[in-house]
Amino acid sequence: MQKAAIEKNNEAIAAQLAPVGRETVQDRVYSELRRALIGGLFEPSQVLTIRGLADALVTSTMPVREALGRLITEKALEALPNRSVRVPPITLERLDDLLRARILIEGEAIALAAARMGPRQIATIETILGEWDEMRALKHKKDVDREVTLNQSFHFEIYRSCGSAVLIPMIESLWLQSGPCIRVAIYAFSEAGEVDTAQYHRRIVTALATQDAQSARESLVADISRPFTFLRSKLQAVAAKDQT
Amino acid sequence: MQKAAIEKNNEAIAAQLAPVGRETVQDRVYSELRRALIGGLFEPSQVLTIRGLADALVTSTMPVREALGRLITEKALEALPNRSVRVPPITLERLDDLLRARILIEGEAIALAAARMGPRQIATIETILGEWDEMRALKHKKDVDREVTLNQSFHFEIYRSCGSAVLIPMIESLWLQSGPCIRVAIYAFSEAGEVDTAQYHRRIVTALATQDAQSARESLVADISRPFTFLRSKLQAVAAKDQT
DNA sequence: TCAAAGCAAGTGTGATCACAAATCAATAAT
DNA sequence: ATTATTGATTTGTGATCACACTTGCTTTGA
Repeated sequence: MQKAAIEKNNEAIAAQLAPVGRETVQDRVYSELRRALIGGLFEPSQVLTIRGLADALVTSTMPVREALGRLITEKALEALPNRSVRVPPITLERLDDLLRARILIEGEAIALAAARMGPRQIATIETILGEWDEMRALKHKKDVDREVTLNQSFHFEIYRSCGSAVLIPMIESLWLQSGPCIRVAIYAFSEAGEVDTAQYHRRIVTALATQDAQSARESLVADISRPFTFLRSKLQAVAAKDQT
Repeated sequence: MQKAAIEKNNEAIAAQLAPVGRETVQDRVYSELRRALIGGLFEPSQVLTIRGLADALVTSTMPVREALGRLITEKALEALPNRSVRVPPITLERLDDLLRARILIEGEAIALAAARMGPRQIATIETILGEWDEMRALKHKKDVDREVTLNQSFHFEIYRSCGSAVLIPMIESLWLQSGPCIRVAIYAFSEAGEVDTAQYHRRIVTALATQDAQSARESLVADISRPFTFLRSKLQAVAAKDQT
């Protein structure tokens, strides 16, 4: 009887430590790679090796190969005929393709969210906006990582309110695919006298606060289009120079 | 020297057998499971075991677990907290969610395709339509599998013409997710005096042939909405009966 | 000097094993 | 008769090994 009590107690403790289903190593590796991809820590065309990543993440090859396989099916990575895997290179077509898909799907998501966001959710994204302002206030060091993270939080806090369990994973896949490109654009922004992202986000917030789905969609499109069009012109310039 | 010649010959033979990158077992298992899922061979809420599938497909557990992982990230399968995996159950919300996403994305894809399909592509889908008619002509046996396959070929031949490498994988993911539901609907159709699917497809073809994107989109929406609304009413009836 | 053959290191893939957690069955206790 | 406990089977996960293929470099031959 006492043994049972102890076990029961252990169960309770375990439940607190891991509320639902202990996190597996594979999942840890997977989200680690996801973060790296969305954050643009890998550059386009970079090839990844299973054993290399396994060493870097201090595990065996097993969880890594499974995580890579999952990322490949999401098109976040690309399987070459050599059976090696790399992060997809940037091309003009792919850039336009990605932007069009993001406008379509994220636009729909925010339109849905506009009708469903309560004061609670509005407050949350305003908080994120506030953190952004703080960061900009002490701009002595350009914390690109934090910038990316806050931007991601802002957008996904909105998308979470759209109430669609189907659209959200698709948006995540799109971010995974455009992550490496975006990072390049952000660096380019820094050099080319960047426009304040916060003002775009503010327009989105006011649109959402007034439940104006149409305006929210347009503001969002303007926001996510910026780095794409920027990168696009840059790529075209490079292409033109190559041709001479 | 002769050894080299023999090797060269072997290479030539191998090249004919596998033009580019030998197909791996994992890929075979993956596409096998995909076909089964889209075809609705698994029923909603059914749980799948790695060793069970490995036995059924006559391989080790290795390729199966990798394929399952990939299908889980596509939301074609669901990972339970028990760490077991099942095909997602049907709910009213999920049904509406899936249909909305399919209308959004497949609608966009066909609108894009309308401007890009040449006589060659039109001829291809008309051929598929012809095969459908043949099948219906000798309707002595209801070949649901063939019906599903032809329907899939028809739609994806169109989507392939949209020219978007981003949208197509998303559509595949959506078909993967709605596959199990659709099969249920098709069976229900068979019992409830089915409407001819071919007439919906014919409207789509004429719209595409005249490059009428708007009409093509509307016809497509009508086509893919049918099984969903049918299943929806059926589910509601069941829910109402459960409540009494 | 240069090209081709050969070798060696590295890589992905599949199979197998070890282990922990979960599931189920049967037994025991109330 | 019903519930709780124990034990056995099954299952997912991670590690390791074996093998085939690729890649890059060295060495050999012209």
